Amino acid sequence: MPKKVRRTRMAGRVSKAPSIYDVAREARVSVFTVSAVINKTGRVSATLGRRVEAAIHKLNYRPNLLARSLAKQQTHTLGMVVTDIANPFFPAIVRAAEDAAQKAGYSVLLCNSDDKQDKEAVYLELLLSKRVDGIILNKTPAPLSVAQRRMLDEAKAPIVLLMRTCPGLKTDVVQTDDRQGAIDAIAHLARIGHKRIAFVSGPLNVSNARARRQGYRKALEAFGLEYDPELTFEGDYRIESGHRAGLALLPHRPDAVLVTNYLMTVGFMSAADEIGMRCPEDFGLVSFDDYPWLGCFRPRLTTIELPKYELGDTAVRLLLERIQGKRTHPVTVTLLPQLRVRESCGFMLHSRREPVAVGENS
Amino acid sequence: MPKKVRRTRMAGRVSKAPSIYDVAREARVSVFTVSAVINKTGRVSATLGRRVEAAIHKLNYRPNLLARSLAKQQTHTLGMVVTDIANPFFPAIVRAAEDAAQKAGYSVLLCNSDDKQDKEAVYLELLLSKRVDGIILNKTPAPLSVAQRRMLDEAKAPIVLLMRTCPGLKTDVVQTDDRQGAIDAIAHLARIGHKRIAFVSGPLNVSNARARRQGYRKALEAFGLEYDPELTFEGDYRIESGHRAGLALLPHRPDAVLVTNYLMTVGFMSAADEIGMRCPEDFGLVSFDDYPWLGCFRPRLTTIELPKYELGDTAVRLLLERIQGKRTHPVTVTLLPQLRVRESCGFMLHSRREPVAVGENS
DNA sequence: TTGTAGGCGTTATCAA
DNA sequence: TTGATAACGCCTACAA
Repeated sequence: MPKKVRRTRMAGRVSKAPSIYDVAREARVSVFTVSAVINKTGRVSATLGRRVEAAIHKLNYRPNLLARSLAKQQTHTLGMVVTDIANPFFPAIVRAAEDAAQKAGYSVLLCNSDDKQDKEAVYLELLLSKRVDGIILNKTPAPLSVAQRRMLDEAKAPIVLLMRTCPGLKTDVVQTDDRQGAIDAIAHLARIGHKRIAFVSGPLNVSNARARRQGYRKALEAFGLEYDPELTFEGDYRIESGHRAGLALLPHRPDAVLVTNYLMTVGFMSAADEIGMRCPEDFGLVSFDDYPWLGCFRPRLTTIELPKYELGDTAVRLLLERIQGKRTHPVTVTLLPQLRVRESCGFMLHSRREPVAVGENS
Repeated sequence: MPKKVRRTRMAGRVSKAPSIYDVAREARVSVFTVSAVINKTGRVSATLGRRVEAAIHKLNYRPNLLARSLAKQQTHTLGMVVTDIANPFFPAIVRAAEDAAQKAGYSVLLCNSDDKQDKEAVYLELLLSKRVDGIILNKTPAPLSVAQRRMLDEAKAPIVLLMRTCPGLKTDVVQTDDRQGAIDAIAHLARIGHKRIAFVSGPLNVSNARARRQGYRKALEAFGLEYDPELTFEGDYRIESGHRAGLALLPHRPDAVLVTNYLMTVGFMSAADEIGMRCPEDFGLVSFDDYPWLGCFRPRLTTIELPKYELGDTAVRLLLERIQGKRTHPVTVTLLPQLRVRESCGFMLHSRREPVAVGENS
């Protein structure tokens, strides 16, 4: 005698999406067989296989990945928290991450923390509640609370830190060699004859901002140039702070300046405009970040390019290694930046001195 | 006599995330009570309420949104398919969409179709399998296959088309008034004295590219200017095609040109560089899209700005209206572009004639 | 090879 | 107000 019928669903009413049971009934097989066919797991006879395929096609069946995720305890979804996708630094990284994820059968849930601690906290919690398999985190400078630490520990979701390390978070890290990037920039400026080199840093509670400043100091020293605090400005990686930096630094008449990201460079240049100083005639400038659209506007920026696509790609690679259990020990990947010499540094004006390695010109 | 124990899970072993049953046991109540407390639905006595809260806190319980989604038949997740997040046009839109979604308690699953029909198809299918509650679609020019049409019909997930309409897809649309934008651009160029005005369009199988071309033709006519096919070039919205456009059009010595997106403008300008023609001295230029970083590089572009943030925001608003059943009739929102006069159009050089409305200068 | 039935972690419907 | 208990749709031992 038949057991209690599992579902009472009125066939044909309000047409809900067909389930694996509907397919099984249509093909006159069990759900196991259907599942086996779909996942190509276990041997299924050719006859039943065909019947199942036919039923799937007839009903236009599409597996409910929600249910599958619940059953298998994995969502094939990655969380990605960046400070702001509208900052032109991130789109290429996100694109790369999404590409890599997609290739491996994963999706990306995108979140913007706006560099705010509370938004970041909310998003991390949300991602864990959604049971993402892993998280790529461009961390806010705020340290983790104990509650957060506990949360991340208990959830088994691995984390990869992107561009910013976090004291006390022992996880994988993908970053660029920011210290070296700054050194390359200053070395270039020094070699073409600049002496008084100003510096616009990012917020110094962010690891990469500190690294860039270290490189600046180190390179000054190496070239026997004096460090002058008045030629230094701490910004926050946004346009407006670059503008303030320009207003603050340019009156001191530096020979050149290293601005450590693109948005601040934009602000810096507009400040120069207002003051009536021109680049590279009145001051040389090297910026961080490079973009394909910079080549055809003046002044053409000399930049320290950070390998954005590779950053996103690597982040996903590391995350998947962890998720798939191929590696258990945390690893730090540090990618090399690349000096691209154009005109803003004053190369064309000043350097009749010694040859300098010139990066590929975009 | 107690029925079969529901779970045999060894407490404390391999610590899986606690479930609502664990909380119920800890608080010595039923799962219903826990659920009621969590969702603030149904009256729960203060005593039990406190017990539950305590248990939740003690176990550090976090609801599994996967399971909730499965039970409630809604994921609180939106799919967003754009052609390429690395195209600077999209980040602000995505940012806006994510902001709006987050505010309403929704997350965003981001996909890049790369403007390829097959990737788009795969993503749409994936999103439906993941049971997203709705989809924002920046559609590939390819028409929907019958299978796709059927798929989208059967899934009840509403769709909002972004910037590109699709013949036969009767859904909500958010777009800009591209025809008017082109008209404004040409009108401006004509008023300051340009006669031979060239035009670089996007791919004409894309609706907004056609609209921009219509505006171009219409405005030429309105100003009594001759339409010369030799001054027209069909690009694909990418840098390289803008470059080809420049090489093709500039030798015909147009007075000015309207390039219908930013990336093509970049290519166009570099072609001008190579040819040795300067903007705005040798030709005036108006571009579509504006960016905060354009103000401080030369030449400063005169642009038709498209309200990117509002596009993303509106897309989510329309989608949520549909999801929440507040509206059942498809609606089209057309946002107004805005002319921003700077220098690339040649305004400063040519116009001693009549006053022109000047847009806010970024 | 195929089927049965229990579990994944919620919500929701009934009774009690 | 609470508590059992059946969905939700899938996977997967374990049986047959």
